[in-house]
Order: sequence, then C-alpha cells, then structure tokens
Amino acid sequence: MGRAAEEMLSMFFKIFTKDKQTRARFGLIETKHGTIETPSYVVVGTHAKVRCLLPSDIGATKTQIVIANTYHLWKDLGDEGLNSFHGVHAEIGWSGPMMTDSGGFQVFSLGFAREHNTGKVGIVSQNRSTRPVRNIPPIGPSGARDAGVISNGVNKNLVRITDDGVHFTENGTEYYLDAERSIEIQRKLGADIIFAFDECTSPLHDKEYVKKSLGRTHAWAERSLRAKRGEHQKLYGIVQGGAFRDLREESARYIGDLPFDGIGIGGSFGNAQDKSFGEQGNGEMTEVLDWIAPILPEEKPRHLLGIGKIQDIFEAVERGVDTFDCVIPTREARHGSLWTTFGRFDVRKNGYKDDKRKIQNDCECPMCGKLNITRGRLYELFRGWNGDAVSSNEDPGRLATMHNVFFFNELMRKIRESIKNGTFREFKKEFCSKIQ
RNA sequence: GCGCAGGUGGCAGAGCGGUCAAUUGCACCAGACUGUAAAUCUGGCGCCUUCGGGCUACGGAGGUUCAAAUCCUCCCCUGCGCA
Repeated sequence: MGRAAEEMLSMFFKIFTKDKQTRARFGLIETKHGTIETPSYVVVGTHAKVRCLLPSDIGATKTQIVIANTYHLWKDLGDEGLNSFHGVHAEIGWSGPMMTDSGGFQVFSLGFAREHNTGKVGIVSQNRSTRPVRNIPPIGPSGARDAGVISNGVNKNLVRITDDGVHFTENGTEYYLDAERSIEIQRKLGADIIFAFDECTSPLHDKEYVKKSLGRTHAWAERSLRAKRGEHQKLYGIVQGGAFRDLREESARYIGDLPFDGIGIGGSFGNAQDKSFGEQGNGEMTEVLDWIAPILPEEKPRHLLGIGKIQDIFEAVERGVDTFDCVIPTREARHGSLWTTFGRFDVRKNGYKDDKRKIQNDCECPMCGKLNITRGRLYELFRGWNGDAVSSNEDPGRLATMHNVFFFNELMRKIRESIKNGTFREFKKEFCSKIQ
C-alpha cells in the first residue's frame, strides 16, 4: 500500500459527495470506535447517559454518535473518580463513537443564561408570543459579566470568567475550568472527538463584550491545542463571534488556520443590534453560516454546537455543516412532543386518549415498530406517570425518546441519501413543507 | 332526637369583616423547549368587555354593617358520636 493510499485510509474525515447546488456534503468520519456517516445528528448524553434511554437503545435508535459533557461529568465524578474512570464508552455502555463538549457552554448556561433566563438563539421574529419578552438592560462595555457573580434575585449566575479560565460555584463548591484542565479531563473521559474550551456568549451581549470574549476564546483555543497530548483523540476548535459578521469572519479565519482536526461552530445567533460595523442582518444562524462557510477549511469536518431544530438542520447542512448535537429530540420527547414527517404533536393532549394509531404508521422505531405502542397507550403512560417503571417498556420518557431519536437519525439518513442522489434541495423543500 | 364538626369555583382544600372573582394543589386548555440547571417551564382556567372596567358568585332565605365567603337568625344537607 502506498503512502498516499495509507493516508487516505487513516484520514479522519473524508468527503465523498458534494451537492452541486449547495454546500451540503456527504462524508465519513473515522474514529477508533466506528465510522460516522455525515451529515449526522449527535445525540446528547450529557452525563454519559442519554436521558431515559438504556445503553441498548442507543444503537436501536440508529444513533451514530453521542456527546457527553466535560463539566458535568467532572462534577459527577470528582477528581478522584476521574482518575479511576474507564472512559465514557464504558460508562455509557455503548461502544460507538463519542464526543465530549469542553464545558464552554456551561460558562454560558450556568452563568449569563441562567441569570437572565435566556437561551443561545435570539428572538428575531416573534409572530405571536405568550412568553414575555423581558426588558433586559444592555450588557454594557464595562463588561459587567466579568465582574463576577451577579444575581437578579431569581437565578444566580454561578460563573466568574477571567482571561485565564472560569470559576463555577455550585452548592458552595468551586470548580475551576480552563483550557488545560478541560483538555486534561477530556483526555481522561476518553471520547473520540473533543472540543477546545471556549466561552459561549449570549444574543443579549453587545458587540464590545463579544469581541472581548472572542479574544479569550481564541487564546483558549491555542492553549487547548498545546494542552492536547497524543493522537488518539481528535480536537475541534470553536468559532465564536456572536451575531456579528466581522467577528465571525475573524474567528473563522483564526480557528480555521489553527491545526485543529475539525471545526466547532458555537455561540449565539440572532438579535445583533449593534450595526456599527455595517454588517447586514441580525446574525441569524443561517447568516452566520453563510459568513463563515467560505472561510472555513473545506476538508475539515464542521460541527454545529447545540443546533438544532429540524429546519435548522436543513439550513445548516445546506451551508456545509457535517454534524450537530441538540437536546431537542430527547427533551421534547420527555415533554410529550413527538415527531412525525407531518410535524410534531403533544401526545399528552386529550385528543389522543383513545387514538389507536401509532405515532406514525410506517415508523420503524423501537416503540412504534417492535413494541407496537399507540398514541393512546403513550398518552396513558404519560398521564399515569409517577416515576415507577423507569427504563421499562412502560416508561413514556424512554418510549418517546426512542421514537424522536430514531426519527432524527432517520431524517439524517434521508438527508445523506438526498445528497448522494443530488436531490437535497428538493428533499429539503418537500420535508419542510410537510412539517409546518 | 340530642351533641359535635362541616357545607367555598370540575375536584381537594385555604380564607374567617374591607387589600376576595377568592392562596395552593390536582384536573383541564394553550404555548415554549436549540453544545441538558430543566421528564421542565410559561400562560389561561365564573360570565361579559371598547381591556378602563362591568356583572353574578363561597348550601338556601333573611338580618347586622358604610362594607359579609367571613358576624347573627332560621331552614336544607353531609360526616362522626350518643340515644
């Protein structure tokens, strides 16, 4: 075997088909624990467990890869537990490919997001809203968030960010995470793909803050690279820059030029109000991807962190994203929201009480297929749920999660097929029109 | 028959002179959920409304009071105890 062929075989990521009309691509990511066909959904298993699912359910739902979380696992295990830890694969009881997120998202979710009760996707267009749009004071250039723990009296901000790293304080215990520690913990966790430590910003942060934060994230990216040891794990750097075009472009160049194995796309989307640099738009996810896609190195896999909903997936695939992770399928399932190719519905509503149909009649997920659970039965199980029968065939959370995860994995499979067939655009249009 | 305890919105159950259309929970209705703080959270839940408010309501009928779900009288009903 020639050297070139060998390199080919050992290649981490390989693109096989590029869509002619869009940036969508079909490819393979090779890991020690198996191959991932892309585009692929990454199922979220924060604490090295996919919520509600049994280890055997992971494969049964056609899941290709699971992402766990550095911060949460470290907190669960403690330093001692971490030293005797046998790795996320053993822990989760599944031998397929795994990722770990760096803890960068918790800088946001346990900090600013918690304090302001907000998410990473800004409210750009709100047709009707039952949810009050809170009038949150702008985050000033004074960088108040740097200053430490600020409370609005409801939810406490648990993080304190410095240029070196981040202090988390939960239940009186302080956890300090920085690039070196995150990478070291991730090494012990042993996932196939790991992420650089970063700071995820909020759509509510102004440009000055995001710019400052971006400088930190870039510095941490380099530190993450330097901290990484060995070749057994692949490390992704993370592009940030919020909803601001020049910052996103700068970040895409910066991270794209560093010797990462792949690119994570993180941070907040939407609601850019500071147009002083002349960028167009609000920095919605699609815009951000349009800004950075031409800059990112083509040959590296791109992972869109924390996204998303079905519409978002299509938009992102179209713009060259290879993998995604999101809590949507699993969380919505637990909340009774079940997906079908004609949209999603809440089986807990009374209308489904005596519904003898399956969630979707031709669905082959473990619930609809093998277990033959009807809407009425799932309704009943959700209504009567009292915490007994966890993980059994009568656990509505498990059943619904199996269905949704399978559904999303199937969707990705169909997307891959459409890219290979050159029909991605048509498939997107058709699929999205039906789920409205 | 006597004694005691009660009768409050779909149910359970607070309130015990004004801030009560009435705490709270359940049920019900609607909506969110985007690198999991969350199998969670928000709203709505007598009738009408030009969203200011208006009307009818805490077993029934009277009464006291500026004001009653809250106090008094009688009646009806329920539970427990004693006959």
